Amino acid sequence: MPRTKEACQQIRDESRQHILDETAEVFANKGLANTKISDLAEAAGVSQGLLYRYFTDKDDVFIALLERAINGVILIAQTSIKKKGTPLEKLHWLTEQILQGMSEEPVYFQLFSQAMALSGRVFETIAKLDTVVKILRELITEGQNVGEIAKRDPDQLVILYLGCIYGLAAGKCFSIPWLDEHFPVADAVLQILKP
Amino acid sequence: MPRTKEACQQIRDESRQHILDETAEVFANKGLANTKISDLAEAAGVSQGLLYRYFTDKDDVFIALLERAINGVILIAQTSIKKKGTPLEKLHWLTEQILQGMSEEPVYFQLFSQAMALSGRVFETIAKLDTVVKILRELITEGQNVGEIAKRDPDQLVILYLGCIYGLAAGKCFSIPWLDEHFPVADAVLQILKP
Amino acid sequence: MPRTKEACQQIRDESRQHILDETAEVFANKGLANTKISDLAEAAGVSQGLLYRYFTDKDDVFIALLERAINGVILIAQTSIKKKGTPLEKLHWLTEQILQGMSEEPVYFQLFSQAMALSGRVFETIAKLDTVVKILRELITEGQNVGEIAKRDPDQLVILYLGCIYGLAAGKCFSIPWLDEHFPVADAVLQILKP
Amino acid sequence: MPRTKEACQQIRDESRQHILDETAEVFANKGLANTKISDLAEAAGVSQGLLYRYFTDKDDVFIALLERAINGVILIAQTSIKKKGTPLEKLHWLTEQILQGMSEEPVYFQLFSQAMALSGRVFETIAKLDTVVKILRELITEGQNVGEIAKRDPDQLVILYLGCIYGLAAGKCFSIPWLDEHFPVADAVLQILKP
DNA sequence: CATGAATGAGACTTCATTCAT
DNA sequence: CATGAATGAAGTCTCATTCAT
Repeated sequence: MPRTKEACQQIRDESRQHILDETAEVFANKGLANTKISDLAEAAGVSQGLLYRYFTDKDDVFIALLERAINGVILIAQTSIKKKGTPLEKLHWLTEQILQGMSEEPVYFQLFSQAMALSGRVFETIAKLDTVVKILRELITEGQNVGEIAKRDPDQLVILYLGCIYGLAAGKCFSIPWLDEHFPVADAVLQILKP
Repeated sequence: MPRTKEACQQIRDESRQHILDETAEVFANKGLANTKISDLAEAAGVSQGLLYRYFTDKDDVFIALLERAINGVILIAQTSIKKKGTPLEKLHWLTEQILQGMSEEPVYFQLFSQAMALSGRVFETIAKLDTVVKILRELITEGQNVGEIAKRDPDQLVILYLGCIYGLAAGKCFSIPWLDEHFPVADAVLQILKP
Repeated sequence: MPRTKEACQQIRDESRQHILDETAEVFANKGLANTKISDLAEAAGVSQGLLYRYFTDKDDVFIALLERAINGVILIAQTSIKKKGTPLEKLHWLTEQILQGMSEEPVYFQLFSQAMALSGRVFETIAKLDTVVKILRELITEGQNVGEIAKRDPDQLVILYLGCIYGLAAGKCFSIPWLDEHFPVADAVLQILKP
Repeated sequence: MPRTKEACQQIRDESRQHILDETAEVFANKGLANTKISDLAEAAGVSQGLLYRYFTDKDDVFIALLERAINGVILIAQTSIKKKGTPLEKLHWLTEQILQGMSEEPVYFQLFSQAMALSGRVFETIAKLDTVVKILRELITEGQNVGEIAKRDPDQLVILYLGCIYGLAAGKCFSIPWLDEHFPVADAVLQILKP
């Protein structure tokens, strides 16, 4: 007797998630270009052929992973604005979460640094970060209104903030010995926004 | 009369430099992995075979380019400490030079973002940035002594500063429409070091 | 009460016939080589796995279909000789039947044109057309005896006749716009045999 | 010292022609679908990689070959109308040439029978046969005017004639033992056009 | 020194076939 | 009997690298 439709779908969903789970680290370690389909298959413990039932190609796996990472950041940003406190306090919480994520699960943050190796579809994917940009710009503007944040062009501050975060994440990719023990804390990063 | 050894060597050097000149932009645009030897040869206006007389392989070209970029930054750093003024003023000049370089010749800064796609030789190459790290650490410590700079762990500040710079350079790789007109100025970046 | 052996066998036969029914058009449209097992399964509305209970592989389905087509032609040929009239009249009826079949159900005739893409088993399959060849040769010889048909080598006439029929069937595979409205009638084809 | 541009181009041209020369028979024997790139490379005595410098893929090789075959037929047709004699005599010469070609170099004629296995580009390729169709229609019409050819729809006669030719060519693909010794002559084929 | 035709290893991708459910 | 997820062999294709000229 054949499986039910639902059982099938569940198997498919689980397989897909499983592949993504096991695959993220490979990309983070070897880089997008140096990762072979066979590496992914091996890491996920499935045949190469099966990968193609779930993803159209290598980039497709990577993008799915990138979206996971982006969704994580979006979630943090959206949660931050619901927190109690001043805009700067919200930004502080946001920054802490991100830095903590970088330490505890650097893999997903490292994916961002590989993104530019994507051929063309990158842009539409990272475009999703717009949500985060908007939230940051809003928090910064509010912070400026209450005098917590420097009265500079808010967009410039957003760029500076995100550039800083991105650069720190990228640092995790080059295994620099003394990096971890001197890794910046939220307070230090937020200095960038201070008046 | 045959060419002298020196003349020969000079021709070689010029050819090599020429290849590097024409090649940087290709890497910056297409990325290390998506650049083919044939792309490089075409851009440099030479045959594929000839490339191999000057470089051992694709990575070798890239690394030579990366070293150029690194040497540029080292030069700026070394010059900065000879400038007159307080440590913070020196850092200001340094930062201005770098931001200006990013705007005027972003290509070389974009190469940094591709570096992690290198298989293994990266580390020894970026290790050369140690010189810059040392200079930064020194300027920061001096700045702290005269009270211009926050009394934090100097290494943390170095990481923060370099992360920020790296992140801004990387931003240039994703062609984000509103990036250029809101690109941070030196003052804003240096805020990160303020007490 | 369990099903009887016969009932079981009947269900099997019906399933098999059903698969063949739904499958012929796929082969005719996409060609033997460009048709995937999954195409066949989908067209028949069954799972891929089930196909293997009824056929050993893709070629097996195709050959079964080809035999259907061949049996159809054989039946027409055998019926023709029982018709009343002169040999040429019988050939006329035969030809009419075939041309009509080509128009009404071109699919099966198109299969012939794909047959040569089969690896090796083709020959034993098309060998079954021998029956038709024999009947044609006989009718032609008889026709020659009564002076209705040209006194040429009968085998040459058989080849010519079958080549003509085959070529017309093949024409249906390339969807040529003006083909259908100028498609030859039996009289025109039979001209080939006239004295 | 490098080769001159012309020498290079000549090498390229010769290589391409050489590959086509050696490759036709493989396609004719094994069929389009059953021919592997490695078969082609081996037959031509070149590496697989080199094939891709001259052709985009397997179909591209096949199409180039098909065009050769088509050009051959077009040439015969164009030559025929310049011959002296009545329209039917011209058609006789044309038919003789084709039948002779089928016997002496069946390979190219067999390619036609494989053409339908092409995915989509077939149509534009065989569309080139239009030239031949036009010439045939003209000769037939002229023949009708002088009473040499049956007063039927000329297009129907063209279809019949080409179908017949195609069918005979296809027959060469199935190695039928008694085919060659009973192969039709031009007179027999032209019977189809007789009044 | 300079060229680009030629190679071949190694990646990618497809799909007939099997098998646990 | 029926399913479709999973496999893996076999083919396609790319591109760094070599080499005759």
